Amino acid sequence: MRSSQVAAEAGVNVQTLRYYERRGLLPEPERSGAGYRSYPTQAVRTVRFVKSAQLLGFSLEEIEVLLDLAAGGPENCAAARTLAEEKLAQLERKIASLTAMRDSLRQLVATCGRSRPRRLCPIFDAIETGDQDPVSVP
Amino acid sequence: MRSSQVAAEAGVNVQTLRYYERRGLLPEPERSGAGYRSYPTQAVRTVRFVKSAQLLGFSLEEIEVLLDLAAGGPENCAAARTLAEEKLAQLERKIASLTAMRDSLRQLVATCGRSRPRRLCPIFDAIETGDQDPVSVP
DNA sequence: GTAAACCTTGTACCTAGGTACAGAGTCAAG
DNA sequence: CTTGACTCTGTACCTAGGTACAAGGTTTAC
Repeated sequence: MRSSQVAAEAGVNVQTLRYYERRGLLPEPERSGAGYRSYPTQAVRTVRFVKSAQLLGFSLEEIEVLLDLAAGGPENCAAARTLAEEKLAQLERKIASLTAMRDSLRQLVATCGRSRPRRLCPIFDAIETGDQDPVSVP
Repeated sequence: MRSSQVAAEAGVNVQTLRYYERRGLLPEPERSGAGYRSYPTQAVRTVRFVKSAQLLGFSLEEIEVLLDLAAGGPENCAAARTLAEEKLAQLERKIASLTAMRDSLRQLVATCGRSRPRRLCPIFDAIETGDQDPVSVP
């Protein structure tokens, strides 16, 4: 596949592919005789995954790790397991926070017939993210 | 509370408070005689909430909406309900994607004793985020 | 009563993650 | 055999979300 095709199917623009390549998120693709990039179809999935993971609050640096894990992680099993477990814990924390936020919005939906000060939406109680990762917020 | 105290307790720096104030995320606080900002203790929770929500992939614009919902949302019940339900759906999608990612990492942990190409981590199947919100990725 | 440690404003700068442009080569269709 | 639609590289620019000055006023501690 050529770059514009991958870009179109993944919903990004061509420069983004080059950018991801530079960043190491996308492996350097084969080249045609004239030097044109020729991507495997998997590239589309990879790019889509990157975009989705961003929406979930992962930075490109973190996504690189996830992509690595997708390929089985480090050769060494213990290392792979440790890394996976770390990311797993991060995911659990995110899921817990989002779930708490969801429950709080459900309460709002259930009580929105009341006057505003009497509605319930304890969304501040959802802040137990405690995502104490090396990476801090943008 | 004075700005440096709020900033310290919320783990951000003072300029960030001013920035949030300009953006409308933080209500303009009272001022002392000399013009010093004097924050209610709630401000700390608000800032912490903003930071956590960012880690979960929400933009400041979206967080403004969430903060509004926390206060009960629009006066009109139907409007409050609609907005809450929209955000609720967005949360459900995020939770579903994260859950799928989590399950896939669990598989990796379970199979990481195998040689790398035989390990399982179908994390690409977790990309059903489809967060088709007005806001696209940064 | 003066130095240190705060606060104010305005404005300039920084990083992450792109996005656009210029100048040049390639290739399929007519 | 040229026109239009691609591709390449390098470099410059843009937006979101901060972060850091500078120049000045205030408060507290000694």
